[in-house]
Amino acid sequence: MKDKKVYELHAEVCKALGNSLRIEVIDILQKGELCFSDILEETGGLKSNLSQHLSIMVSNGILKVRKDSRCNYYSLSSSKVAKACSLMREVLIENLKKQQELHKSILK
Amino acid sequence: MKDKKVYELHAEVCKALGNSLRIEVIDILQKGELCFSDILEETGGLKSNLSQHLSIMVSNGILKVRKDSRCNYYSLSSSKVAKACSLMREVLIENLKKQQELHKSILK
DNA sequence: AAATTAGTTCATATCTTTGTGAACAATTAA
DNA sequence: TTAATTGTTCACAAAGATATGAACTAATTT
Repeated sequence: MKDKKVYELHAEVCKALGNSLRIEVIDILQKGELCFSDILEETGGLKSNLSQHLSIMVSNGILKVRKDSRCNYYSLSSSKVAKACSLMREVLIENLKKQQELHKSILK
Repeated sequence: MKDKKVYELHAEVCKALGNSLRIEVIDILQKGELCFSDILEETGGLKSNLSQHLSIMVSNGILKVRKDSRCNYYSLSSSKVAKACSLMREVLIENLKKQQELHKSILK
């Protein structure tokens, strides 16, 4: 019943991981910083949509921006984000495996 | 532009972290499994609300349930969830520190 | 059998998130 | 100066998440 405020802030940061485009961006940026138009080229979709998602990630401290005269370069603010993300991917993989086993045992 | 489906599944699992009550539950369950009514006592709020959130977490493979005749015991499905969660908390802490430094430098 | 306990399910109202396209700004190149 | 380039911002509609309280189910106790 304590620390509700901290839980809210914590959840707020975690929310940044809860969208497929944002997950894709995190994945892409693991190799290093990229400018807006390169990210757009990799993800596809509308530039307005990407811009909004990047701005969410920056304000949540997931990404940082470096503004050049000709380009905005985005990068992960910390390797912790990438680590958390890949842990959650492992959880996903385990879920998928369990589902698969379930299917097998039903069909057997 | 590849693997959109995987990103969607990945984001789906991460969404489970994006709510303060669910974060609180993860935090509480780090010490070990607890039954529904004990979790409710710690978090407060309506049982219907808690029940719905727990069910989301179970279907996302974040939690598992063990059903006893008198109680439903919930626990973390994997320590990876707790790790991911605490990495994200560190990201939050770093954000708060940066904000604090900013405030300091403005007020100076 | 009647009442408790322990929790789930459902319907609903509200709030938030998302994607979309158009308009806008700032810098650079022709 | 005019036209490109590189994004951001805005308004809006559609979809999704959240909290709430009432109704419900299943097992246990009295």
